[in-house]
Amino acid sequence: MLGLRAQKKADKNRRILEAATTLFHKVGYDAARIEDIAEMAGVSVGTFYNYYKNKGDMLMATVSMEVEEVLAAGNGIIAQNHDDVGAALAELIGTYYAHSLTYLSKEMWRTAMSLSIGQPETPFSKRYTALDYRLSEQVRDLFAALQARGIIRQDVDCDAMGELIFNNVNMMFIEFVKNEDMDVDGLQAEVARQNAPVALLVSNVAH
Amino acid sequence: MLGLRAQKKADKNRRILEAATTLFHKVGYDAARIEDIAEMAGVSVGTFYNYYKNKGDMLMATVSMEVEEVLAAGNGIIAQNHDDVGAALAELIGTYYAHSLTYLSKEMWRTAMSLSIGQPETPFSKRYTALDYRLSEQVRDLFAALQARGIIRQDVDCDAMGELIFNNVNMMFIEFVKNEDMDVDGLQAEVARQNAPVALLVSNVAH
DNA sequence: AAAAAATATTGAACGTGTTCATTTTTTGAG
DNA sequence: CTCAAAAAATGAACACGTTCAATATTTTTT
Repeated sequence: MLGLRAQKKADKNRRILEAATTLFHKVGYDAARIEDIAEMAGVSVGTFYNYYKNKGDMLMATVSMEVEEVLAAGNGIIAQNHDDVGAALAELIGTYYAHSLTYLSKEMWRTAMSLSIGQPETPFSKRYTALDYRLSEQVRDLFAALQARGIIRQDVDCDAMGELIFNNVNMMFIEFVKNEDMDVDGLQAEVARQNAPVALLVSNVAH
Repeated sequence: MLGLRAQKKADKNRRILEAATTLFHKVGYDAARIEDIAEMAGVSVGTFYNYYKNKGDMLMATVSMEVEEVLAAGNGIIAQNHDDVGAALAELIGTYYAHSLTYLSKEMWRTAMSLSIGQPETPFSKRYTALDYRLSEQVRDLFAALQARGIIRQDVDCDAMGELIFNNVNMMFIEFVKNEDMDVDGLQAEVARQNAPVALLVSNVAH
C-alpha cells in the first residue's frame, strides 16, 4: 500500500498536469501563467516547481502523451501488409498528421518543438526526442516490412531510406506549424509529392 | 546625402549589432543581458527596442549574416560541374556543415532555430526562413544541373528529390546542434549514409 | 508517544525581458 | 532664426518565470 506521502504526491502531480493541459488549451502556452496553473491545481507556485523543472517541461509532458497515441496508431498501420510503397507511406504519415491537431494547437506544437531544440537537456525534452526516434523507427520498420515481402528492391538500404523519409516528414511538420495558413491536406499533398519519386525508385518493378 | 537623423540611425544600428554579436560570442545568448548589449552599444535599453523587436530578433540578425555566407559558398560548388551525384551532394552539404560552427556556437544555433519555430512571425525569423528556402533551392539547383548534364535519370522529379534531401540535411543539423557530443565529421558521415541509396537510385547508369 | 530526521510546501524576493509616458533631438516651414 | 510638429531616446515601472530560506508535514527511531 502507498504511504500517505506518495499518495498525495501522485494526486498533486495529476492535478497539476490537468490544470496545465486545460489552461494551455484555453488560453495558449504563453498566456497560461504558472501562478494560474498552480492556483487551479490547488498548490503553491513553489510546489509546481517541485514537480516540474520549469514551464516548458510541463508542456512537454502534455505533448508526450499525444505522441504516444500517434505511435500506437502507427503500429496498426504497419500490420496491414500493404502492397504499394507510396500508399503505405501515405497512410502511415497521414495518420501522424491527421492526429496531430486533435489535442495540440499549432502554437503548442511550435512551443514544444522550440523547447526541445532550445533546451535539449531538460527531462521532458529528452523524452520528446526519444519519442521522435520511435516514430522514425516506425517508418524504418514499415520499409523493412515492405522489403521483406518483396515490395521494395532488395538492394535498398531501408534504414537510411526510412530516416530520410522521416526527417522530411518531421521538417515538413515544422513548416506546417510555423505557417498558420497551411492546412493538414496541403501538408499531406506536399509530402506525398516529395515521397513519390522515392517510392517509385525503390519499388520492385521493371522501369 | 543622408540626413543627420538617418546617419545616426545607421550608426546605432551597426553599434548594437556589433555589441550583441560580441556578447553572444563571449558569454552566450542567455547570459548576454539587453542592458549589457545596450551599454556596450552606448544606447539605452529603450533604444535597443526601437531597433530590434526583441532579444531573439537580435540573434536572428547575426545568424542571418552567417547563412548568407554559406549560400555564397554553395553557389561556387554548383558551378563545378560534378559528374557523380553522391560526390556532388557530399561537397555541397559538406560546405554547409563545415561553415556552420565558424561564427556560431551550437548554443546560438539552437536558440536561433528554437526562435524561428517558436516565433515565426518575427521579422528576422521570416528572414531566416527565407534563407532556409534559398538553401533548399540550392540543393534543387544542383539536382537540376546534374540532370541537365545527364548524370541523373530524366524521369526523376528533381524538385521533390531536392526538397527531401535538403529537409533531411536540415533535420540532421538540428539533431547535431541538440547533441553536444556529435562532431561535424560524424554528422557528415551520417548524412552521406542517408543520401547514398538515393544517389545510387537516381544515377543514370544500368543497375 | 515523543523526538529526531527526512521530505514537502510555501510565498516573498529576485532577475531579466519588455513596455510606455516623458523628455530630448531633429527637421522643415514661415 | 524661431518654433511647432515629427521622430527618437530614455529609464523607471511592470510582468512573469524561477529560486530559496523558512515553515509545515510525514516518516522513522528510540
